[in-house]
Amino acid sequence: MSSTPTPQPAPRKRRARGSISAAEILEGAYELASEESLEALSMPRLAQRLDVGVTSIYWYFRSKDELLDTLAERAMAEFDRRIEIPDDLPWDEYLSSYFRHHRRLYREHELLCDLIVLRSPGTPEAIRLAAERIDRVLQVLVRAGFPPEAAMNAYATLSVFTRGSAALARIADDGATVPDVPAGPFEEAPRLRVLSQLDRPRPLVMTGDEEFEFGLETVLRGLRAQLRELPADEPCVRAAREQAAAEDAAAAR
Amino acid sequence: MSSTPTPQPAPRKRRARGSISAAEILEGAYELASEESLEALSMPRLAQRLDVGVTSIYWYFRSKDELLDTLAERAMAEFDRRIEIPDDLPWDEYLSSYFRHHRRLYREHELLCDLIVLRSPGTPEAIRLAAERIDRVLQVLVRAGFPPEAAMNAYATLSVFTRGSAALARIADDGATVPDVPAGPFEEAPRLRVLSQLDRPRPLVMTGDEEFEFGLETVLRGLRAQLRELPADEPCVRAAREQAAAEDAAAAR
DNA sequence: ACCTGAACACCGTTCAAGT
DNA sequence: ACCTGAACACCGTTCAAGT
Repeated sequence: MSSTPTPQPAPRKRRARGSISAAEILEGAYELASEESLEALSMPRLAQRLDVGVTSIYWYFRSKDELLDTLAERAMAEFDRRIEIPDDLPWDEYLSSYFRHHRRLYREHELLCDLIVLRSPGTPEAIRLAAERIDRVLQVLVRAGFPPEAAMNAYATLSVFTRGSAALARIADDGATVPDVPAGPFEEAPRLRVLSQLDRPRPLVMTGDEEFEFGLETVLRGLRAQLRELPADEPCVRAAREQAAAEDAAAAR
Repeated sequence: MSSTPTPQPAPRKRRARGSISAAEILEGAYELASEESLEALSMPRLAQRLDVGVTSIYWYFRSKDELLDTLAERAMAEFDRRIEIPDDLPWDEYLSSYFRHHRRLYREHELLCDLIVLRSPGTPEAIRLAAERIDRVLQVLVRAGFPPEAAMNAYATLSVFTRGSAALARIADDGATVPDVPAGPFEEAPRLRVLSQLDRPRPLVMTGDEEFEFGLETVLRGLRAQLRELPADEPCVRAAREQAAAEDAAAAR
């Protein structure tokens, strides 16, 4: 009966010296987070999964935050890999395709959203990746005639809208039930004159597909108007028009 | 020397029966959070501040989440109190004034932002407040000629943009330093053709004032275009035009 | 009916070892 | 150089009392 002196949770055996690596930890962390959630990723649970002492992780990453930063960098690279927009679209179709893709990715891969949108970009490498991706889009806009500042503002508008939509959606479904704006006529709140006329109740977060499409189209409409109104002696505008003329000439030949 | 048998952290005296109230707890929580931050608000620290046993709080609120929901309701009411937009502005100026106010409030009162934007609305009362506020704006849009669905989508676009901007800004300054997109010509990344031409480096979060103003104006531009294009036999459009004609006639008299 | 401390199961992180 | 458990200071929450 009393032959086994250690009925404790099994005192794990010591691992060999080179038996863990930063890459392995990262891999395990990413898997754990994508199987469950980023919230469920804790140092003890990660250690358990890797069959390693908790403190061993701290030899490779100074803190959990550093680990998450590196994880976010990974996510950023995967994100980049998945976003491939044909380069020859007109600027407005290019933009809507680009940001629609963003949104789809964020909705389908909650982990990517949590790492990229819900955390500020940490490592220099992640920043570099983001900057290069953004610049590629800006080049399309500049080629279409937008001055650099306007192109940057246009990108910012759609980026904040898209990331905002994704972030608010994530925050909302942490709180399980999305409350609806009450629709239809009812007595308790007779003041909802317009909301009660809607064809269907709208979740208060307002991050649905219809809202996103409407917003995207509205911003593009506004950008088209702005592009038309640019003075013709803007260097970018001139360059873009000369470019277009040259292409027309080439096509005519 | 050994006369005091309890050098412990002072075993607080038992409080009288009616000596705490839900309101008092809420007040203390709000103060603690606004003096430090929502993150700093923990049940033990709150109890300490109120000079109450930690567990006593649980008699009034089933959980911390429930307490935060009630706190958010409070924040919502204060938010409403502070937003007062003159009702007689043209619809587009009304909208820009309304959402500019929102943004200002969120930036100045980080606690309000954390409670309202970074948490989904919890209590029915908070939802009611939000719905009534939204409906008032929708009425302005409908009066201007937007059909209810379009008015709702217009609101959603600007709301997501504004809340998104505030939320992303909050998330970013949790991570202390906002990294800049490198600007100016430099060798390591010769591919940043447009970003390097900007007059100044832009933080990657893109939640600055200039970006917000640009986005707001762009959306309004898009909405104006959409309003112009509405078919003249839309009931809302007809109603709005008849209304305008009546006002003109009244003014002419 | 209201207030309480002790205790539980979790965190992230540090320290002082072991090999 | 790498891996480790014990320990610390925090959480939110529950339980079994006290008055």
